[in-house]
This record gives sequence, C-alpha cells and structure tokens, in this order.
Amino acid sequence: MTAKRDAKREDLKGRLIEAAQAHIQASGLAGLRARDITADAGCALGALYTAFADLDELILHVNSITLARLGAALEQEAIGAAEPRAKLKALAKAYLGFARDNRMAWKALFEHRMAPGVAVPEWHLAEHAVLIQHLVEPLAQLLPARDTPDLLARARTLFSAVHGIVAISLEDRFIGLAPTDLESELLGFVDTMVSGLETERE
Amino acid sequence: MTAKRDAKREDLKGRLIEAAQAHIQASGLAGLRARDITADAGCALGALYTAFADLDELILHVNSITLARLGAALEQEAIGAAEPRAKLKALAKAYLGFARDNRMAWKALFEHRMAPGVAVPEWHLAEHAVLIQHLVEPLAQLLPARDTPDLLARARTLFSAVHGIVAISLEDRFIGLAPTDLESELLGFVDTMVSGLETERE
DNA sequence: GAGAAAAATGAACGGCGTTCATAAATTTCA
DNA sequence: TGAAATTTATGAACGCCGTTCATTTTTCTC
Repeated sequence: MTAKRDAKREDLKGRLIEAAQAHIQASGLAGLRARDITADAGCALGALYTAFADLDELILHVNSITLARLGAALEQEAIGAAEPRAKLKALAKAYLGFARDNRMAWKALFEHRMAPGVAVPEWHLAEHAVLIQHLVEPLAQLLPARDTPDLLARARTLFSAVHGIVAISLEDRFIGLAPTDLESELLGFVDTMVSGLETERE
Repeated sequence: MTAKRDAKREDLKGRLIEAAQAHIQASGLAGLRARDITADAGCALGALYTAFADLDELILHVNSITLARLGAALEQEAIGAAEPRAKLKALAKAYLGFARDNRMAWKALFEHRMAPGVAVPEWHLAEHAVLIQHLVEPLAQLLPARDTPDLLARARTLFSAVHGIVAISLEDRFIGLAPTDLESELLGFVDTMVSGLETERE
C-alpha cells in the first residue's frame, strides 16, 4: 500500500503548480523563482525537484492549465453564433478578452522557452490545438471547396494573425500611433479578413 | 585633447556590439553571456560596464542595428511595385525573408525584455517605426477615404498580423498541421486581406 | 616629465537553478 | 507490532550568472 506516498506527492505537485501560477499572475514568467515558489507551497527548496524534473517542467504544467482555461473560454463562443463571420469575430473577441484578463499567464504561453537543445514535449504541443480547432468549422463554411489540410493551414494562419495583433498591441512596442481601441481594431480586422475570404469563394 | 580616449571608447563599444551580435546570431539572446562577449571583444569583464550601463543597453544597440538592416531590406521593396497589392505582398515576402535569413537577430527584436520596472528608451521604440512606415502608403491607396491616424492604426494591425504569422510558423508551436509552405501561405493571407480591404472602399 | 584624472582590470559579491549528503518518514515483513 | 529497508524531504553547498569596486594602468594636463 503506497497510497499515502502517492497522495502526498500529488498534493505537493498541486501546491507547487498553484504557487507557480500565482507568482506568474503576479509578476510574470521572468520573476519566477524556485525559492519563492517552494516557500509559498510550504516545502523545502529541494522538494521541487522531487516533484518535477526542473522549473521548465513545472511551467509547462502551469501553461497546460492556462491552455485548458483558454480552451474553455473559446468553447463558449464556438457553440454560440452559427454564421461564420459572427463566430470568428466572437472567437477573436474572446481571445482578446482572455489575454487581457489573464495577461501574465497568457504571455507565459508564448514567452516560455525550453533549455537549449530540449524540445517541448509532444503532449504539451498537442494542447495548443485548442487555439485553432474552433476556427476550422467557420472557415470550412466560408471556403467549401478546400480540403482539410488546407483548412487547417488557413486556421493556423488566421490564429497567428489574430494572436500577433493582440500580442503587439498589449505590449505596446510602437509609439506615435493613435490610441485606437484594440477591440474594434481587432474585430475590424476579422471583418476585413472574412470579406476577403468571401471573394475567394467564387 | 581627449581624442585618444574618445576613440578608444568608441572602438570598445563597437567591438562589444559586434561580439554581442555574433553571439546572438550563433546562439540567440538566451545564450548571451557578458563573459563570452568581453572575451571575444578582447577586453576585461568590467570594461563592458564602462561602455554600457548593463547588458540590456548593449542588446538595445544590437537591436538598433538589426532594425536598420531590416529597414533597408523593406525600403528596397517599397520603392519597387506601384500597385498596393503587389507592394504589400513584396513587403511581406521581404519581412519573411529577413526573418529567415537573420532568425536569431530578428527573434531578439521581440524576445528581449528590459528589467522589471524600466521602460524601453524612447529613441529605441521610435526605431520600430520602420516596420510599419512603408505600409501606410499602399493602405492609403486602398482606402482613400481614411484619415492618417486611422491608416496608421491599420498599418500597425496589418504588420502585427504578418508578424504573428511569421513568428508562430518559424517557432513551430503547433503540431499535426500540413507541412504547408510558409511563403505561399503568407502571400495568400496578404492577398485575402487586400481583397477584403477593396470591398471596404465602396 | 611629474602630478592629476580617467579608464581598465579581474577578484569578489549576491542571487540564481540545481544537486547531494543527511535526516525524516514511510513501507515491508517477521 | 517493531525493527530493518526503502523512499522522500531537507537545506547547505555548488557552479554559473550579471554586476561592482578597490586597485592598477593608461591618458591627459601644464
């Protein structure tokens, strides 16, 4: 009977993930410290390395949870509107809303880098699929002639474009621009994009 | 006569920037080490801090040079085609080409973060303008009714979208997608976008 | 060319992720 | 149940990092 051992290990993992999540939300990936996390989780510094291989693996688990929450937020919109244009706009708006409301956790999804030479594990890469899966169906409606691989490529491209707009606006790297409203700019972009896709259908 | 002193200082700065640039090209921002840079530049560790306030300031100078090179590459395309559609596609292609050919230096432009609480100096923020300035003129042709602030916002949005597509594709964060050709996908995106903008003109 | 001013040097500092000898807790089995 | 065996937790210690600073070396002034 090793139940007690397993329960304690799972409990420790959970506390570490929660503490790491709190620290990322508060001060971002760059401010994450193994000593802070273990102090908040109520364990010794070395205990982190009995639960996870290193800090990167712990961050991957935090990012998994963030992706799951983001996936749930997008799912809400995907079951709403039936029109492709309305659905794509709702998804873009939900993506922006999530990025705004969970800024640091959302940034961690894209800022985190593994140690040089080690690849992101496939189980985690696969979780990123939630970001594009809801785009395929409305795109298929807009472009009925395309096959699935083509639609997947379009979906990734559209996601990347929306992500780029949100990411660059939220970290204001450019100056001298009108303080335009990001949401209306983003929805305008999706509108333009859908109009362009409609001209391709013919 | 302080000419010799000034000349040596400028020479030191130049060697440090060059060494930092070489290290970024070879192993990226994450692998940058003050000890490596100073060894390559042929000076003592402490000398770096007589030339620059800290590593961040040195990185900013490397990024300035990268932005100037990128600006020159885009300039080439901007003076080419007269048609807005052709010009925007040429600019997108040039941006992708630069990112591919100077992967690490290009990534450093967007991955670098200042220390918490310190802002990117305005002189460096202003240099990012080269990324969007060439987009305004073709957009103005496509949307003659819009005023300048509106066009600047559109230009930033379009750049962000193109950047997002290039960035996410070059760091392959998604799996299970068709190994589509990035360049044709990007040019297809610009085509769709221009078609959408043309429908807005009326 | 001697004294003043500035700059280069690299050992030392504090902080980081990670490791490891040791201590504590848990499981095994008579 | 209790003592030996095994697993887990501990935090001081390690190696590496950016940065500083007392000291040496170079440059400037007159």
